[in-house]
Formats: sequence, C-alpha cells, structure tokens
Amino acid sequence: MEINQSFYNLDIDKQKRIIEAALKEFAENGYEKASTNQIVKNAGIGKGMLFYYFNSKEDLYLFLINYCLDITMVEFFQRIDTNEPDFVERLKQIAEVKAKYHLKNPYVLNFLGSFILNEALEVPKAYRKRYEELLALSNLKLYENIDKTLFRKDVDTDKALKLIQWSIEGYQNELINQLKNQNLSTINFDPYWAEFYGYLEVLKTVYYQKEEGAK
Amino acid sequence: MEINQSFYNLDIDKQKRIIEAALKEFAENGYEKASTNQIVKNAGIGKGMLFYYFNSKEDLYLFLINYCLDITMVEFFQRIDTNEPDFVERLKQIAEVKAKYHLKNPYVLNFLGSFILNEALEVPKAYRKRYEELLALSNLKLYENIDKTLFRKDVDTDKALKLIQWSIEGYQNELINQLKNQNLSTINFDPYWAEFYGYLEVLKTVYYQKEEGAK
Amino acid sequence: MEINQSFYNLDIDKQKRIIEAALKEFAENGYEKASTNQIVKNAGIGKGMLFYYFNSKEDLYLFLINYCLDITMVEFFQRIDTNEPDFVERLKQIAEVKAKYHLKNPYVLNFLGSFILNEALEVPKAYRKRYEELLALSNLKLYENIDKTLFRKDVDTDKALKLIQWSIEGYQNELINQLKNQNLSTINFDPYWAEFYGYLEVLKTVYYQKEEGAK
Amino acid sequence: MEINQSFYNLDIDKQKRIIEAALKEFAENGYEKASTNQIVKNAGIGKGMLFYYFNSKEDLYLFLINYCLDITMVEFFQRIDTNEPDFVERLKQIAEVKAKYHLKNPYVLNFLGSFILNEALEVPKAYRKRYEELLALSNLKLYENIDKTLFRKDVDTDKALKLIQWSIEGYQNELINQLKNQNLSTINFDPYWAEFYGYLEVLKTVYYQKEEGAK
DNA sequence: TATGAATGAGCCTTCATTCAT
DNA sequence: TATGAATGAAGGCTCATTCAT
Repeated sequence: MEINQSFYNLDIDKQKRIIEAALKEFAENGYEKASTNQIVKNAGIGKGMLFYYFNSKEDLYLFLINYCLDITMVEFFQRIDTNEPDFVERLKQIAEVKAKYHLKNPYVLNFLGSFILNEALEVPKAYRKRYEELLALSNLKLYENIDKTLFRKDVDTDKALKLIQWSIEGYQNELINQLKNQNLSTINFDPYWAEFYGYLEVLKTVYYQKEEGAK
Repeated sequence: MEINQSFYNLDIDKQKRIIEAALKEFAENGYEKASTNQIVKNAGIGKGMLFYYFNSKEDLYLFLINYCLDITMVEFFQRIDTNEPDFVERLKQIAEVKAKYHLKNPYVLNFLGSFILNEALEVPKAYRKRYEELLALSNLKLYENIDKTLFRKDVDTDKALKLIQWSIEGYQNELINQLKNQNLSTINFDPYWAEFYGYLEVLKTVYYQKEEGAK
Repeated sequence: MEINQSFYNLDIDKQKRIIEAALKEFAENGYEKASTNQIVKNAGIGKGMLFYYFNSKEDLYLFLINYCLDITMVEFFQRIDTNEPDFVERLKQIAEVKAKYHLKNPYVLNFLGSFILNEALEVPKAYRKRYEELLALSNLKLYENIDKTLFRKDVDTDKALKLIQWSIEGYQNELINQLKNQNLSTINFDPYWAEFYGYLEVLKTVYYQKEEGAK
Repeated sequence: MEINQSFYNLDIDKQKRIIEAALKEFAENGYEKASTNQIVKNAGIGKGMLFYYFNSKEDLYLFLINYCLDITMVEFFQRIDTNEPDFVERLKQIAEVKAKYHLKNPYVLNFLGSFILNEALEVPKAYRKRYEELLALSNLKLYENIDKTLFRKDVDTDKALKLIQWSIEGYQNELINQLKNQNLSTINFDPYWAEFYGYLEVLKTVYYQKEEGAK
C-alpha cells in the first residue's frame, strides 16, 4: 500500500515524468485499459522499476489519487480568497483559479474525474474519504463568509445559493463538452469569459435585491 | 452487423436478462474492460451463445446503443407533452417522465452515458448521428412552444432559459449522486419531489415577471 | 464408426450434395480447418443431420475416404485395359482414363491427396491398408501383361519401367502445378496432350530397342 | 513484422528448440491448425514468450519462411558445384548435397513444402518472391554449364533433361515415402545410394551418346 | 427425421507481475 | 537500483458436438 521511498530519491524531473506518464495513461484509458507497458515506455524507465516503486498497478493508481488531491489542495483550494463576500463574485474568482489550475495540471482534473467514475476498482474507503473531505472544503470555500443580505428576501437564500452554483457548473460542463476535442493551447478564451460574465450578471439581477443607493 | 433473429425468439425474460447483464457490465466498466465472460455468467447463458446471437462484443455494444436509443425515444421523449407553455412547469413534467423512465430502465441511462464517453471503440457515424438527433429532439421538447412573455424583461430570456435548465440538471445530478449506492426500490421519493418543487418555485419567483392580476 | 443407414435412404441427389460439399470442404481446407458449418450450409441440411448420419467429423472423413476409394476403383482402375502390352502406350491410356475420371470427380483426387498427407488425424490402419491395396492394384494395372521384350537389352528393364513411370508422374505434377489456379472447364487441353505424347515418343526412342522390321 | 532481438540472445540451443518445435508444428498441421500452445509446450517455454519474441503467429510463420530460405540458400544451393558439365553427375551431386542438408535440417524442407501449399494465410509478396528467386536459382544450378553434346542426337535434348530430372525426383519421392515413418538416424543409407547410382547409370546409358573413344 | 439453439473446450493474444542478472 | 525476459491467467472468439423441440 505504501510506495517505496526510493521513488522520492529520484530526480524531481524523473518523478514528474513517471507521474505525468501514469496520469495521462489512466486519464485517457481508464484504470483497466491503462497499460503499464505504455507508462514505463513514456516515462523512459524499465518495466521492473514501476513495480519496485509502486508495488502494483493498483497502488500506483492510489498513489496518483493522493497526489492529485494534494495538488488540488495546494493549487486550487488554497488559492481561493474567501474575503470576497459577494457569492457571484466568489464563483467568478473560483472559476478563474480553476482555469489556471487546469492549464497548469492538464491531466489532474481528468484523472480525478475518472477516479470518481471508476467502479472497476474497489478504491479503499480512505481515499473516498479524503476526496469527500475535499468536497466539504470546497463547500466551505464556496460559502464561507458570504454576505447573504445581498439576496432578495422573497426566496430562500440557501436554495438560491444552490441554484446559482448549479447554473454555473452547468455552464462550465457545457463549455468543457464543446471544447473537449480541441487543442486547449490554441483557443482564445476571452469570448468565453465574456459570455460567462454575462451569465453572472443575469444571476445577480435575478437573485440579488435591487441596490438601494442605485435609485 | 445484424443480430441473429433467434435472439428475439427467446423468452422475453431471457432477452431481458441478457440485455440487462450486458448494459450493466458495459455501464460499469466501459467498453474495453467489460468482460463478455462476466456478461454470460450474469445472464446465465453458455459462453458461445452471446456470440451466436450478437457475433461480437462490438456488435453487442452497437445493438445496445440502438436498444437504449429506442427505449429512450419511446419511454422518454414521446411522453413529454409540449402543450405546457410554462418553462418551469415543462421542466417539472420532464423530470417526472424521466423519473419513471429511469426506474423502469435502470441501466439504460448509465449505459448511454458511458457510450458518449467511450473513446475505445470507433462507433459508426450512424449511431452518433442517431444520438445527436435525439439531443436535437431533446431541445425541441424542451423549448418548443414555450411562452417567453412570462419572463422578466430586464434579463436576456435565452440566458435565463439556460440558467434555469442548468440549475435543474444540477439538482438532479446531485440527487443521483446521493442515491447512487442505495436500492432505489426502497426509497420514498416524496420528500425529494417536495424539495424539487421548492426549487422550481424559487426559479419562478426570480425569473418570471410579477403576475399582473395578482396585484 | 459405422454411418447411419438412413443416409442411404436419402434422395441420391441429396446424398451427392452432402458428399460433394464435404469433399470440397475437406479438399480445400484440410481436415482440421474444414468447417462442419460450411458443409451443412453448402449441402443445404440442418446442422444436426450431419452428425445423425455420420456421428462425428472424423467418421465423416473416414466415410469419404472409403467413398473415394470406391469411386477410384470403379471409375479409374476398372477402366484400365491391361491388354495393351506396350508400357508407354499403357501409360498413355492410363493418363487418358485418369483425365476423364478427374474431370468427372473433381474433388475426389484432391481429397485423396489430402488424405495421404494428413498427419493431423490418426487414420485407422484399415483405411491406410485399403489405400495400399489400391496402390498394389495400381502396380498390377501398370505392369501386368507388359511386353518386356520391347525394351533395349543393355539396361535393367525393371529399372527402366520405374524411370519411365517417374518421368510421366513428373510431367503430370508439373502440369497440375501450372494449372492449379485456373478454371479447368475453360482450358483447351489439346496442346498439353500433344506435348505429353511428344514426351512419350522420347521415352520410346531411348528405352525401347530399335525396331527390327523398321530397318 | 520485426522479431524481438532478445530471441537472438537466447542459448543457441533454446533458439533451435523453439524453431524446430514451430517448424514441426507448422509442417505437420498447416498454418491454421498449427497450435501455438503445442509449440510452446514442445519448445519448453512459457506461453507468453512466443509472442514476446515473435509478436504473432503470423509473424512467427513469416520468420520461419525467411529462416528456411536462408538455410536452404546456405546449406543447399551454395554447395552445388556447377563446374560438373555432365547432367547426370550434376544431379548425383545435388542429391548428395540435398541429403546432407535434409539430415541436418529435418523440418526445413517439409516446412517449405507446406508454405507453398498454404492458402490460409496471405503471405506477403516479398516472401513469395524470395521463394521464386530460389526456384530460379535452382534452375540455374541445375542447368548451368551443362554439356549437351553428351546427349544422343535423335531426341530433343531439352525434353531429355526434363525426363531425367523427373525420373530422379520420382525416385527421391518414393524413397522419402518409404522412409517417412522411420528414425532417420538409425538408417544405413548405403544401399539406397547404390540403388540410386544404379538408376543414374541407366539414365546415362539410354540418354547419352555411345562414347566414341570407348569403341 | 430434422432443425438449429446451446455448450464448453480450445484457439490466439494481452498484460500485470516476478525474477534472474 | 535497474533491466527486461519470463510467466500464466484472462480476454474475445470459434467450432465440433449435443439436445430440446
């Protein structure tokens, strides 16, 4: 279950090469179809070393889950600034952090996505738990310190928060779907951000109170 | 490409057992990892029969796509009544139809989901096309004959429609996630419907105009 | 080991259809690769009947050996006229009988050929023995009543007989090889016969004594 | 298409065991029916190694074709001395070379024979071509530098050459047939050579001119 | 008799894992 | 440490044979 310490004694570069090769292979093919042969070939190491470092394909997979959760924690959640009390603005900020994180770690999100869907492998409870803790943290980051007085009074604010969140997730999913088969590095994202901000304005208009001073 | 007619001569029950076993295996494991051995074991038929009926794993998969698209057409799309002009009410109706369809055909939706994601198998264009036709029909069923005058004038109505749709999809996904590992037949869905209707009311409140006569 | 008598109660036509289908399949593919499915399809009978008549693929094969040996006896050996005392003329006659027999029973010779080569199946001794009896008969037909005085005195006549026989077999094999992939029914055999007769004349010239009376 | 270099790093003995096992299996059963299971069992190697070395059954087969053509070139054709102008002596010499080659490489000739007959596998043109080049070389080695003045004038010399060649092939085939099921290493071939030389003398007597000086 | 659906052993091939070097 | 050769279980699929109808 534990990986061999000697892995950490490798060049950082070699570690990275191995991890990226594995993430890529798992993200693109899923757990079962992923080939350890392909991984060692792409990583440029001998077949035996993969199993020396990680014992088994399964342990490698579990290691990667932890790795991705760590990365996500550091490069995503810790960068979310919870001082912004405006919920829609908060979501906007999160979207921006997420975009950077995704560009920097292209396989991580896909890998985590495939991990959630994966039912082929019996993932130990501990890993699911860590993931759920991250989800909980996600909620905290999302709702902590939000100024609910901005919302109109004639609807339940918690419901409103959820509806807004879902709207935004829906937009992002649709975008991901559209861009799925394109080369991300060649895309000009500006129009998408503009469109996104347009939607955010609508959300503010319908869910927030009319601004007093504005009148 | 064509399946063996003798399959249709089987007990309806046996046909169902085979189809369900295959849908389940594919939905849970994806095309490549799905094991025909597992399917025959779960279906309780001999090893050779699967290939006698369906020639190959691939043809079985394509058969299932068609089967699921047919089911979905008949038991989902054809039951949506487009006479209802109120968008939120329309969504409510669709949710109800979808719930029945899902309870009756528990693996179909999962399978179709896995089919969309599948990159392992080169699915013939015709199948993708049928699926896209269904998606187009879906839009028709969703937006056809909707009364846009119900919406408030200070936001773009098309944006509003999208935001509402995403909200509702978000709610449904969250629900599915929560209920994923429970035995559906033992659940009392009433509280969930109540919660759902609550959300719909909020959407009406925020996105629709104040009703004239009400004042 | 014995085939089911009911086979003989079938229409002669149906019997023929089955036998020809089986001979063709075995001759073209060899014992192992021959498909009983293909045989029943070509014969136009149900899968079960083949095994009802012949018990097993192996027994069918053995039946066909006997059948071909019988045919060969009747349509080949019995038609060779051993009154011709001139060895080369005898061989010429045999070649003509063989050609007719081959045209009438296109698969029989190929099948017998494949039977001799076959080491995949342990053919019972009895069948090999019958085949060897036929070979013995072949020798009889070939050498019986031959006028050895025609041969020159300075070489061993038995050796000469063998050498002549091999020469002719060599010619025939080469011809078969050349014609292998052509449609026999479209070939004009006359030039080949002329060439063959040319070789026979050479054989007479070199192996026979100078004719007395001719001088 | 290329075989794994590691095959060549094996003990020569192990290489031989594998090659011989494969040649035997293919020669005796043909391409389709030959079982890779049988080959690995006879070669005493693990199931996966055959595919590690040779990728596929087909590539193994193609490798063997090349291997046999190489062997035949080196151990058969290159040893034929075309300085001997006497055709019968040439054939005698060829027979001796062939015998050595056959004893040293018992399965090669059988395998090549089965390769020619093989219709199951679409053998790449290059292989057929190499084989045909060998056949062409064979003709060269057979007829090059032959002194045709030795032959009697009253028959066509080319016909005579063919008839002689067929006679000798016939003798060899008959011999092979007779010895087929015996253990070659225990046979004393001397009497067969004596018999063979006897036949050669007859051929000289009948096809050559009477020697001038002898009279 | 006659059919063809049903079975399961065996086919070639892949791949995670082990181990000699 | 590091390699990659070696193993064998499992994969999809075929096919002679049996059996319910």
